[in-house]
Amino acid sequence: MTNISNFDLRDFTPYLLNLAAEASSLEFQPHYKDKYGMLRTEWRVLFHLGRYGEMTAKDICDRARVHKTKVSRAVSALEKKRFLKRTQLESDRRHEALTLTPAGRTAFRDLNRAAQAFDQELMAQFSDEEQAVLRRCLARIAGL
Amino acid sequence: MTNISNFDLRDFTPYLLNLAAEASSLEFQPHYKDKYGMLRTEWRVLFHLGRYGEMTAKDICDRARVHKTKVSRAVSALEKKRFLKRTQLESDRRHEALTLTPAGRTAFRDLNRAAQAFDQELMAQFSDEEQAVLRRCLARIAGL
DNA sequence: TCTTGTTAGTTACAAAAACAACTAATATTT
DNA sequence: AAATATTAGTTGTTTTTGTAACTAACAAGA
Repeated sequence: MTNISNFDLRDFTPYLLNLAAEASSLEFQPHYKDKYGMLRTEWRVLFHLGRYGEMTAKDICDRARVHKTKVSRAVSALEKKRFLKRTQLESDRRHEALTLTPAGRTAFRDLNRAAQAFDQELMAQFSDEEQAVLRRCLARIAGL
Repeated sequence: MTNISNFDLRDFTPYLLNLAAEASSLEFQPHYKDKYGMLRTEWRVLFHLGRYGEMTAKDICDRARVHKTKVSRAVSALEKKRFLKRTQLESDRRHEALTLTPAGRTAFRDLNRAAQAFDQELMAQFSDEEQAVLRRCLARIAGL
């Protein structure tokens, strides 16, 4: 009558994914939070501008899969920290082009390096094949 | 001078993990949210009580890796919905034993079934070996 | 016994996220 | 051209989370 099956939360992939995501995010967080006072969305926005150069907020929303209100607030925060500047576009004054300042580029280079190193160390515990499988499965589940 | 490397956010495992976790969680969410008005933590607490029987809040914190304040609020919410009841323990009055009500057990059975089905369908797109690798990697990253 | 320390759980307040309503600029339709 | 619809982005309000301080019960040492 107790109806206890053998299915455990640890067998539930979304749960496992959340644990792994939280654990790894928390471990990397100090790099952008403690050192630059950034939130995760700010770091993602900074990353996109550093990686791809000038973009609009909308471009970032689409590429980074972040909601526009979060991007809007992240852009304001990064602007206040003088990591980026906005320029209204002549062609369509609804858009504004976002570009990193020298300080923003420096922060990007630093964080980009840290992220690559972090990822390498995280993945070092797995074989090349395991890494490939992991990435492929995650991308698939994420709908990429 | 533009210093653009080839490292993409999609190559950054924590980012990928977050996307996958968000996507899969969002897809399952309607089961507990729309149908029972539960939050994710509530569903996790309910799951533990349904799966393992009587437990204290502390037990759930440890097993589910959820902070005690979140568990505390989830327990209150589940109590208000009449899905569980508390009983102060004679042996140590700091503890309270949590048990599901009949309604709680019914909800658990339903959600447990849904979760298993959801997981099966999610994993069906991968081979047995891929599934094994994925689970192993995630568990490792999550520190389980 | 009387501190002092530890543990379980709650509560209050601050930070962040989610959601909806809004403005301003441009496109489209009539 | 006037009305309507879209689009980019912001702002305001409500939920939810995170953090820290708190209470109550028990434990242990002086």
